[in-house]
Amino acid sequence: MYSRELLKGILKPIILKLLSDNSRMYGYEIVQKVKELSNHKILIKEGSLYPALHSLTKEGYLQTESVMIGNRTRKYYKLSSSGKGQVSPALDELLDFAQTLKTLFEPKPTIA
Amino acid sequence: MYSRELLKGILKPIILKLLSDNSRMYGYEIVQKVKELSNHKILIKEGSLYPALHSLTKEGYLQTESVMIGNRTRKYYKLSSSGKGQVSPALDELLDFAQTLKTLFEPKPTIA
DNA sequence: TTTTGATGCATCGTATAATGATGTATATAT
DNA sequence: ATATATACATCATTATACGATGCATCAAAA
Repeated sequence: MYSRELLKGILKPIILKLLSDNSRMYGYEIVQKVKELSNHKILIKEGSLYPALHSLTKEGYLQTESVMIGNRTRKYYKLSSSGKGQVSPALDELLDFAQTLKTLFEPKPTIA
Repeated sequence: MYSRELLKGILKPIILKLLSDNSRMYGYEIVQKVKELSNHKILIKEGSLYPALHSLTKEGYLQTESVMIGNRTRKYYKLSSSGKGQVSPALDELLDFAQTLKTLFEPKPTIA
């Protein structure tokens, strides 16, 4: 797990990225997927995820559909058409940010 | 400039990194250096920097020395011995985080 | 058969840290 | 004169991830 504050600002982009690679996903699935993709280094908490999903939905980027699985409700999320437009800039920014971090924190080569 | 929240959690590590590569730096110099190293993408604000420097000093990671430059005071910061111990883990975490971000946001190869 | 753990959604108060606004002051270039 | 760069500082505001909590179903283990 990374220090708490590092994760600020990456949750919504992560959601958008996952939903751009998968036609639809539900909350619990997103948590598991991020855990898997990050080698258990990013563990999204429910208290973070659901507010973020609701917020993205309210902003119009996501659409939902509820499906009954047995006796349980499962709520799927997918990108709306406006959400699809948002994805690319958000992902570009994150990739750029990652590269900047790498550059900044690159070990300074010691002059042999 | 990156979206505001992205920068959370990277300021103190940036300071530690700069002070591990440079024996001593002052506040204004740090702002300029980060701007330069990040291609003007990370613009540290004074309202962020000085509290961070004070906090690191209070925590014992930094030591200060004030120098008069003409009629102006310049306050230099450098790593304390305990600060030097903090540097490596902090930088490792950031590099690892950057790599995780890259992996997560890597464009999914489209099957040709 | 009961109970634990995984699945699954949700809300809300708390904590944290970067920022904007503001203040003070010197030096330099226009 | 005036704007811009240099240089430090404080503090209220803001954004967002998290912890705690709650409810409910289902499978597997004890």
